[in-house]
Amino acid sequence: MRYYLTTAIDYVNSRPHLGTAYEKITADVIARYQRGCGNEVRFLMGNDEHSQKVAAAGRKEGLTPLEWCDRMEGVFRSAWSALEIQPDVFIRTSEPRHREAVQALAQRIKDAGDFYEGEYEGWYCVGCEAFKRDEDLKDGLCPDHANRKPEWLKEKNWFFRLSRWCEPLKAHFAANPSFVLPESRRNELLALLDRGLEDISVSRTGTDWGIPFPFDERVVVYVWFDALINYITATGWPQDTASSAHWWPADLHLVGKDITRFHGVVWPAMLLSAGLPVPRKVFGHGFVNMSGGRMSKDAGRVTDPLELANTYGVAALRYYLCAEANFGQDLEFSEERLLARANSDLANGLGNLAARTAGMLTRWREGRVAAAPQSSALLARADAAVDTYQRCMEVLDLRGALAAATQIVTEANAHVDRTQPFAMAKDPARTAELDGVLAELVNSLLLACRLHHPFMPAKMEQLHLELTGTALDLTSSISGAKGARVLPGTILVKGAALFPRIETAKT
RNA sequence: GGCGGCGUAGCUCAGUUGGUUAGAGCAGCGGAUUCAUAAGCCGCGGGUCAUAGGUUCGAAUCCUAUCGCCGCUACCA
Repeated sequence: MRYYLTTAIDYVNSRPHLGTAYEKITADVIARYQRGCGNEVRFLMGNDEHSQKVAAAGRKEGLTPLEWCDRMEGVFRSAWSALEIQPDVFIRTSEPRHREAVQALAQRIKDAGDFYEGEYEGWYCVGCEAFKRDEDLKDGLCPDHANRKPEWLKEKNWFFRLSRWCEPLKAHFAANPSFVLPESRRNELLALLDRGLEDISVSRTGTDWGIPFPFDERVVVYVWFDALINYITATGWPQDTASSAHWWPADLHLVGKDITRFHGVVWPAMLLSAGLPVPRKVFGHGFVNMSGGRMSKDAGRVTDPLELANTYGVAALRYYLCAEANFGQDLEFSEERLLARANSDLANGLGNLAARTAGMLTRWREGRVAAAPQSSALLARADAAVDTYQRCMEVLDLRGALAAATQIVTEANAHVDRTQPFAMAKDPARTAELDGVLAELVNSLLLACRLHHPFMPAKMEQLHLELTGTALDLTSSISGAKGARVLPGTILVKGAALFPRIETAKT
C-alpha cells in the first residue's frame, strides 16, 4: 500500500515557530509510522512563496522575492532537519514544475466552464492575503493585522464557480464520514455547505510575483488557489502521469484547524471541476497556545522550537507535543509540562528501564540475552499493547498510541520489583530464572522501542542498536513489532544514559 | 444574532447506548526495597462531576433555564 500525506506549506516571511513545527512533527510521526507498517510513503512538505508578505519581507532585506525565498528555504529545511522531520519531497511554489501544474489545472477548470470574469471591489488585507468585508474590520483595521491598514482595491478578477460544486460536495461528505476530521471540523464544513457556497475571486492584478493564468497573462493566480495545487504538483502531475496516477489522491492532508475550509471545500471543488479525484482525508489539527500571554525570553519562556529542542532534546520535545495534546484539539504549551514529561516518562521511565536492564544483564550475564520465556504474561501484554497502539495510530490518536507504548514500560518497571532479579543473581541455582526475567525485560524494551520510534527516531534507533546489535528495519518496525524478540545469544551493550534527567536551574 | 462544543481531584484530562463505593497520569505525602539516571515499586485522592430545576426505580451521563469559556458563521442591513 502507498501512503501519501502532506502538511500545509508555509509562508516564508519569518522563521518557523513552535506552532508550525508542531504540525510538521506530528506529520513526520505519522509518516514514520506508515513506513514502519511497510507502506510506501510519500511525505510532502514545502514553502508557499507567492505571497505579498513574502515579497515584502525580501524587499526589506534588499532582495528579490526569489532571492529571499532561496535563502528561506535553507532556514526552513535546516530547522526541520534539526527536529528530525524527514519529508520525502519538499516543494516550493516558485518552482517551474509547480507553475506548470497550476497552469494546467487552471486551464482544465477554464475548459470546464468554471472560470468567469467579474469585478471585485473592497478592502484587502495584505496580512491575510484576502479581501475583507466592512464587518470583518474593526475600526477600519483587520482584527488579525491591526498594524497594517487594509487597502481599497477595485479590480477585474477571475472568479471560480465554487457555488456549482456545493451539491456534489455535500454528497461527497455524506458518503465519506471521515473525509474531514475531527468531527467538529466536519460539522462546521457541513454547516457551511448547508448555507450554500459563493463563487470566489481567484486572480490578482498589480503584481508579477505569482503564476500568470495561461489564458490571461495579465493577472496572476491568487496565492491560495496557487498554494493548494502544490499537493498534486508534488506527485508529478501533469507531466509524469504514471507517478501522479500512483500517488494521487493524497491519503491525508494534515492542516491547521483554521484552514480546513480551504482543504475540505475549496480544494476538492477545484479538483472536481478539473475532473480529478479528491483527497481521501483532511485532518484539522489544533493549535499550540501560549499560557500567561506573550512568549518571551525574559519571562523564561522560549517558543523557538529549536531552542526548546536544544534545551530539552528533540526527542523530548516531539514526545511532549504528541503525548500531551489530544490531536485535533488545542494544546496549552507549558514548559513545566515538557520538563515533567521528559523526566518522568523518558528519563525515569523508558531511559531508566533501559539502564537498569542493561546494568543487570551486563553485570551478571555478560550481556548475553537468553530466549524469552514461552509463557510470559508480561510479554503477552506487551504484544497486546502493539494492537492498541496500532488501533490508535490508524485514527491519528497519537496520544493514545503513546499511552499504549508507555504502558509497556510501566509494566516492565513493575515487573522488576515483583520478580526481584537482583535476589536471583545471588543464588547460582536461580540462573535460568534470572535469564528468563531479564529476557522479558529486554524484549519489553524492544517492543517499547519500536512503538516509540516514530515519535523519537534517533533515540530509538540508538536503543535498538544497543538491545539487538542491529539497526532497526524501518520498513517493518511496526508491522513486525508484535511478537518481536531479541535473538537469543545476542550480546547487549550498555550505552550511556538514553535520556539523562534534566535538572532545572529554576528553584 | 444563528449553529455547535465545552465547564469532572492542585494541574492535564478519561468517563461506552443513564445503573453497585466517579477514574488515570503528573505533582504532593507515607512505606518497604536496591538492579538503575537519588530513578523504580507499594499505599494514600471524602472532588456540590459549573449553577438551578426536571424526567427516571436510578444521571457526571437525558431535558429545560442560567452563568462562564471557546469554535464556526452571515456575498444580505
